[in-house]
Amino acid sequence: MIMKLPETYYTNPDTLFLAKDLLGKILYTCSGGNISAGIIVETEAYGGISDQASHAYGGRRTSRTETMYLNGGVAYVYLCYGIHYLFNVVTSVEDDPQAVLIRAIEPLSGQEMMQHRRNMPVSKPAISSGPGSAAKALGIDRSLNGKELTGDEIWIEDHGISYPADQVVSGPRIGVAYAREDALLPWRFYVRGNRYVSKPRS
DNA sequence: TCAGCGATTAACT
DNA sequence: GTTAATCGCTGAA
Repeated sequence: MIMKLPETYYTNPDTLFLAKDLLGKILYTCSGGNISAGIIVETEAYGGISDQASHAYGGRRTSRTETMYLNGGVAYVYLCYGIHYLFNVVTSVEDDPQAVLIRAIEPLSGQEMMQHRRNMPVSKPAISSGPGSAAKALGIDRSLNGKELTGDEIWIEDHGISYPADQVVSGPRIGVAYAREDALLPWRFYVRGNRYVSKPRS
């Protein structure tokens, strides 16, 4: 069963459930007439104003974080370290700034586009392992920030893929040591054994 | 107005 | 194992 996920899927306030449920879903982008797609194999949840790791912690509201306060079902694209674009799916309802970071995808179609964008062979797992790499492989940039995920530039489909419970692993989030105790929350989800999942260290 | 740093990656030694 | 790349947000002056 193949279908584009509807807006009501994203407005679910249970971001942890969505972060886990998005594993196995297919992320599509269409830029300049070229379609590319990948299976989501790694995510992280960012939950609202009480999450110290979130840009919206404490109710911070700026031109950058404004996107996260929108109603669920839009893309939040943010430039990190001045080099890498990170792609998030905004969840929950308006004024509740929750999001799911897409950390890794498994290339499904448009591999030639990905090779061109990443300048490396699609045979290398590094082509879409890690949030910056996955976004670049799919051609995601800031022009997609705030776009509806129900539109025709970027969207997510359900192809009926689901992983058995013992293949879905949760653990602490990566790269958020500054978040003190919240850095220990097991809000990262990934598919065990998938070669595109980023490794904590390598 | 401006210095400091980040939800990172790849190319070095 | 270490470090450069590089830009917009944050918070203090």
